[in-house]
Amino acid sequence: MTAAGDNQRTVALLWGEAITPTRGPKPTLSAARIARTAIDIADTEGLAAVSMQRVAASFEYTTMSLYRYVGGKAALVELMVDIALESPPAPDASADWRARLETWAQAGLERYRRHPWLLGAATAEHRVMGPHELSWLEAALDALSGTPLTVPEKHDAFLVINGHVRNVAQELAHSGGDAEWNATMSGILDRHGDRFPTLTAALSSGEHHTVGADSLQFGLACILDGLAAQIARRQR
Amino acid sequence: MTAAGDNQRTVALLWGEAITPTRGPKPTLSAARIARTAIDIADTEGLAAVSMQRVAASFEYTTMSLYRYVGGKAALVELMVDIALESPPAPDASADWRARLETWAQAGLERYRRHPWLLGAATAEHRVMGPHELSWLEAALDALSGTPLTVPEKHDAFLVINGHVRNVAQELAHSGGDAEWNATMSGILDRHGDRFPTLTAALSSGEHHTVGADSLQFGLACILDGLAAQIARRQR
DNA sequence: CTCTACTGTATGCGAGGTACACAGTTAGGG
DNA sequence: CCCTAACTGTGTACCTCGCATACAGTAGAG
Repeated sequence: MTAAGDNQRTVALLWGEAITPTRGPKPTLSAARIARTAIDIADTEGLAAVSMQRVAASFEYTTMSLYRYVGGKAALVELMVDIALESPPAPDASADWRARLETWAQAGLERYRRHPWLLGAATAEHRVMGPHELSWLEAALDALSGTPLTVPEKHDAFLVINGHVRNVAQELAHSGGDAEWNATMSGILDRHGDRFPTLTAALSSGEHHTVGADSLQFGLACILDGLAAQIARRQR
Repeated sequence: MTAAGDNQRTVALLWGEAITPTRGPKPTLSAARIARTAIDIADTEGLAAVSMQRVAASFEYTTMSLYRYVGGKAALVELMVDIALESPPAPDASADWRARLETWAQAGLERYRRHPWLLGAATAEHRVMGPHELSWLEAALDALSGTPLTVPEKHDAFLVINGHVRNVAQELAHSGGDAEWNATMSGILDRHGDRFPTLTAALSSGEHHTVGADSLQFGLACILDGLAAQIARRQR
């Protein structure tokens, strides 16, 4: 299968290991430029609007010319992800693990808000991680380096926090303005509410659930409290 | 836009509100049968393998015949999701909230493991929720009904736990057997490990991070500990 | 018996990803 | 100095997919 070769080429691109040829015409484009243009499109029109033809048209180039640089659509998306994740939160050695993880989570949420398509792009398979994506992992592990947690536990902690950030971002991406969805769902609950007593009671309680910045805080506080308990248990 | 009409029709399908015609030939297929076949395909070959033509071919039917039943691909996927979520965890009123949430999370994880494509299908947009999906939410809220948390907090708690389950499922779906990925990533760390000191140290520590059932437990314990702390604070 | 609503089919369009062959361009080797 | 190999961008073509539309066959209602 050609997947191995493709993977090889994608890894080389992501990690800057590609060999630059000397002969022939100078390339006028670059993988990074293509990816950045694709990111612009995805930011404003969504990931679905990113097609080879669309990106090529932004340069007034032919569709096929892109294949000289990025190998395929999958590779392009992986590049987009890694470039969108550049400049991860800088480790601040003076803060304790909790504060560092909080800023980490906040930075992650902001990144997801700036590039909502990241949520859909990272979903697919076990992607090869690029340098920037790895840096985020590195930063999270580094924040926990002073704690007595084991390596797998640190990894698990990263998993939990990252998952929470992703989830809040997903919720934020859809909240607000979706009046039609609200109407549809409340119509459904009007007709079938008897099957969901707790839910109906919750919705009619008047305390509406507005997704906002505090959505991150509540869950994050839970997770970090639990983590602190683990750490305290370990230190005894 | 036709989106409203489509939505209407999808809602009717999901919630069994469709009117069944009396005249004309009896339908030989049904939306549910089509969705179940699509689920079988997605279970074994992934969501990407589910196309109208592929599903229709399973019945030895024409592609277009499916449109008599499901309205479109998006509607089919929504049906698939809701059917895959049928029989949510039964509420056990005798257990306390923590035990109930633990079984809820466990059941969710098993569901995601049986239908890994659920992870990719639920990602897209703010989908209309079907009866089964709503039942999962109902069950989670019901588990928390005895606690002094506010309605938004219960909702947030659901969000955190659900996100964690999804994340663990995602990790599990890709772990193991992916020897090529492992080789690729360790090759990368061999060449660029100096940029990721904490990560390299973690990997060379010998404590390998094997994703398993305990991955759910660690994070879940953190979250539930934090939730318990919130509840205790509220009860004082 | 006929009309009408309904089912399944046949055909075709447009969009998207990509393989392939080709023309134009440039650096290094003889 | 030029020629050849390597490389870039292009044109064409093919496949798959979602879906619109028009059509033929079928069966209940009156």
